[in-house]
Amino acid sequence: MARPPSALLSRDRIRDAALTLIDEEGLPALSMRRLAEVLGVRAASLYGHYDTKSAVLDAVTNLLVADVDTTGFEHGWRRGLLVWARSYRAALHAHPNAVPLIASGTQQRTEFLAMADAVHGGLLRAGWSPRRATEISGAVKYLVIGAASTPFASGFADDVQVYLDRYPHLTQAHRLRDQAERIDRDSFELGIRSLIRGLEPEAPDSDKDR
Amino acid sequence: MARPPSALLSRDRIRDAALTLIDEEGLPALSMRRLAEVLGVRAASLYGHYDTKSAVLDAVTNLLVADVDTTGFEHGWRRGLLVWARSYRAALHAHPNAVPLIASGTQQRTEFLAMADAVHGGLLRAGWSPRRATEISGAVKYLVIGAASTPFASGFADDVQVYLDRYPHLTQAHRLRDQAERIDRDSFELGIRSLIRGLEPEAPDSDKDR
DNA sequence: GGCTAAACCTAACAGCGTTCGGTAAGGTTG
DNA sequence: CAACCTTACCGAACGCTGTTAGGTTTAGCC
Repeated sequence: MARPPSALLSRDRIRDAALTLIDEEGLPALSMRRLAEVLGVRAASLYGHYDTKSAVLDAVTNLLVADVDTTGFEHGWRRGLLVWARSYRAALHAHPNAVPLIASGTQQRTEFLAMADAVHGGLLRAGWSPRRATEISGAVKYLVIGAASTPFASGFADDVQVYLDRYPHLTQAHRLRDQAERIDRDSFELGIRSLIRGLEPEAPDSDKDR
Repeated sequence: MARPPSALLSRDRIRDAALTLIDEEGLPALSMRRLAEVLGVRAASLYGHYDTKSAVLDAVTNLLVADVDTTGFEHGWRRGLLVWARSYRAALHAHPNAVPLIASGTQQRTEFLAMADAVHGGLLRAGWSPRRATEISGAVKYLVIGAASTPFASGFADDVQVYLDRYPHLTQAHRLRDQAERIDRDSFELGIRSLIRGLEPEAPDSDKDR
């Protein structure tokens, strides 16, 4: 094939196809050849739009965090952190196969910086010191990344027997799977709420919201 | 070469060399051929000791978490969680290049289960309900994994300019690097302490320690 | 109508995980 | 001490990977 009547590829089209492929077949399935295939094209053609595979992955990660909600700080730092953490986790949770991309942190900075600045600014406005603001946003980020990286099914306690011991009423493995989603969310919710509650004693004086 | 006078390889030797290689050259540098090379051997020989590369990585991850300290629960759940979280994070922090192995959770269960059971048991003995115990250990695990996965240098806020804005007194990038380690630890410490403090209001009645 | 540049192509490189079949030495048995 | 079987390593190959160099055809512009 030579130059087609209308372009088959665009940066957005490639990026979207990459995310779909990751969602449907997993991160290891994303090769430049496979990606080209779903786009009806050969691998070499992709390099006209992205320099490297890594650049494609950067675009995907930026897409993922693009619509994380940092507007909650208008209603105080507690609500701000809660809304941010929940929407951040939800964004990652919606694409579990892509989470390692965010966790490994090789992404380009643009969208991440926008998010970081919004959070940091929100904490400063609430009266937290710059240093504390950095630590708080760091700690919350840790919780989100951790929750998205190692859901219930993997990591510790994914062995059915352990759960049979813990939840004697759940005797069927498939029902365990059903519960897994809820346990994951409950663990995260407990974490974020406890963390915010634990910050209370040193909350800025000027802070009267909630 | 044929069969050598004394065996060049053993499961432990391979596993240890793999960890060293990961530490020194990074996770992507670990290929079966490269691993064989540092062991003075050819790649095919490794398959006599491990079925797959993935099995080698499993052995490495189990090694990492083998000496995580879960004995703190003898002094109550607060100290138990704190000691566990700190030593877990320290274990991962000592091998940052290997962290994705733990975070991605494809490891074999043995050592992880031992750790999980110790923590869960500690929380139960302190009077927490089984369900709450699962959520608490989950939340703390999230924090540890997140802290180990995305240290200061990567993820959000690794752009020097942002830090110049935040810390006007730190005008040299290399000093920023020096501070990074401390900021990481402080963020984690704030997170784990706030989380534990936030659990206080619903702590079991029978609980009088600390 | 001719020219340039865009958009896609084929072919190839080195390196990857893994397997097959070979080879020689170690350890055991008679 | 000799025969044997098993162990431990090796060479070569398979199909895959990211990436590059160098074509080829057509779209869009002067």
